[in-house]
Amino acid sequence: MRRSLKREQLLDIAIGLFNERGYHASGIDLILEEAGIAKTTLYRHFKTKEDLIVAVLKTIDERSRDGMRSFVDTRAKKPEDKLLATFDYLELWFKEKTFFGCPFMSAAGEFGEKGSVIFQEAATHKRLVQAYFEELARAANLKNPKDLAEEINLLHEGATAVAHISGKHKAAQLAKQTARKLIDLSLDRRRH
Amino acid sequence: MRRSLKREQLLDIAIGLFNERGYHASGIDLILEEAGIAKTTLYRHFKTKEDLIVAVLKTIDERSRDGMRSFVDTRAKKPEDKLLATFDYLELWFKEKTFFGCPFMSAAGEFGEKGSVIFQEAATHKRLVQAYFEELARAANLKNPKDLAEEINLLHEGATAVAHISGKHKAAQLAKQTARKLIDLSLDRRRH
DNA sequence: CGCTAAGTAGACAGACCTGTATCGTTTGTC
DNA sequence: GACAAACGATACAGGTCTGTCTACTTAGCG
Repeated sequence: MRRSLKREQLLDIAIGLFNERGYHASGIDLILEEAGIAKTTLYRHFKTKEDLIVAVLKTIDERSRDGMRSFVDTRAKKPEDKLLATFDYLELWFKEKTFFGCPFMSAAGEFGEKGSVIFQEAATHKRLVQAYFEELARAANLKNPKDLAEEINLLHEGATAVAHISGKHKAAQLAKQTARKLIDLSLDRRRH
Repeated sequence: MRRSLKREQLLDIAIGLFNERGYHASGIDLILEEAGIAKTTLYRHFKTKEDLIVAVLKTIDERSRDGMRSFVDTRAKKPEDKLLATFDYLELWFKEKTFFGCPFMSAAGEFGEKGSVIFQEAATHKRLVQAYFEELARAANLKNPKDLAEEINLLHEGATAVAHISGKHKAAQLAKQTARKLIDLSLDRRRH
């Protein structure tokens, strides 16, 4: 038997339910029923529900960052264009029927108190995304790559929030246009 | 006996707990214990927990929008400066010990499925804030006030998310500087 | 004083939650 | 074909959740 087939199924279902209904509101029993998997199996793979949530977040982190990277690489060649292409990736995400806002922000909202493992996991993801923007900004040879990366990050987070709560997937293109202005400003400054 | 003293106490405690621990994770019994109020009293004022949550969101909506308006009005006179001053208000919020991200985004994350009353309440708040930015942008006599207002909104949401998950209250000032650039661009365009 | 509305206290129902334990079945691998 | 690991089905413990009910007390007001 292959090592972790059921584990993957479990993660896929859990990802969907957590996103759609939230973490507390998605009970273990519901997840098991949807996945068609026995409770024993779940608790062999994950020690607690918290464990499962952390695994879910790690999975989403890998998938989304890898997904963005490969999308951006095929879509654009110049680093500036890659920075802009990240917003097209956002737009694709917003248009999915399974989009219910950023799962990491939702997790942070539900487990934000104690410095919980879950919150830390979400914070780690955001740090890695920020680092990716910075990497692209540096490759674009702009004057203040870190500042620009933080601005880009602000636009990403803002667009995601707006798309979630207002249902406007245009938020992605609005953010993209705004990012273009900021990148142009960074280019201008570099020439002086 | 004054009409709704206990009701106000209940709302204050509920606001604090919902923000810090989330909506599902804050049980009715806990709220009652913290508030030192009997269960009968709560259920006289609010039909269900959902009702209480909606009342909490309405209260936060009023307080935060009124608070921002008066802060901005005393801090700045010119409409452009008022737009920028909204970010100083954000910074103040981020620095509070009771800041755990945007309560409306958290609510949207936990009750985002069915077009629930709670989600609608959150969406309404965001619409009103957006309208306020638009009002300021129009007063500033810029070329595309609505577009600028949406950009400002993007920066607000982005800064709030970043401040929550990364703990950086500097996100407010970063967003402010970015907003200044965008406002300057709108001014430039108007002169042509 | 006496009426009425609001609040207190606490038991309780019924549902749901996480996690464990038991026992039988399937399935991959040597 | 045999063995071990993984899986299924299900019952169950113990806790927590929302919401109701009953009985008693307080406070404001004409």
